[in-house]
Amino acid sequence: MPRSDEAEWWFNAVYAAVQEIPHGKVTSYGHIALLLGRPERPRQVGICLKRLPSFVAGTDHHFHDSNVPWQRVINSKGMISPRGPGGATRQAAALRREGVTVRTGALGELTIDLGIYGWFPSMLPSEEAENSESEEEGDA
DNA sequence: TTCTTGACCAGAT
DNA sequence: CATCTGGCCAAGA
Repeated sequence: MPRSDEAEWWFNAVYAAVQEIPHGKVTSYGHIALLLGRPERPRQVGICLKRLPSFVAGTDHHFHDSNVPWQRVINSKGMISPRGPGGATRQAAALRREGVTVRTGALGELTIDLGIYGWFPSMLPSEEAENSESEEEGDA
């Protein structure tokens, strides 16, 4: 549970932003933080996804793992961040299921080519307030 | 209550 | 190249 209204806003904003990531594309924790106007908090984006509730029929959770594509968020180096046993593997499986090529390194590292699958709209908070129609592709 | 631990990141060493 | 550092703040011990 968030400890304040500000924190609650943050959780909801993160989930809503993640829902904007197109199918078959990935982005980074840092980029989500940037889009929300808080570039200093990529870590809190990870915290939010970690706390994302599982879908359970009958609950009133607005956001859960069935309507928030948590698997499309990876770290800035293009790697799926390692965590509890099987966690990263589950994320890789979910991504491959939607057509994303995930390379497995010799040490089990799971990497994704951001040049191909990266989703980095140049939408910034200030512009977002002015124009709601700034769509650009920061290709490589 | 305080202290430690993270699904992170960019810049400095 | 590899490591370390400071910043962030929710949870768990």
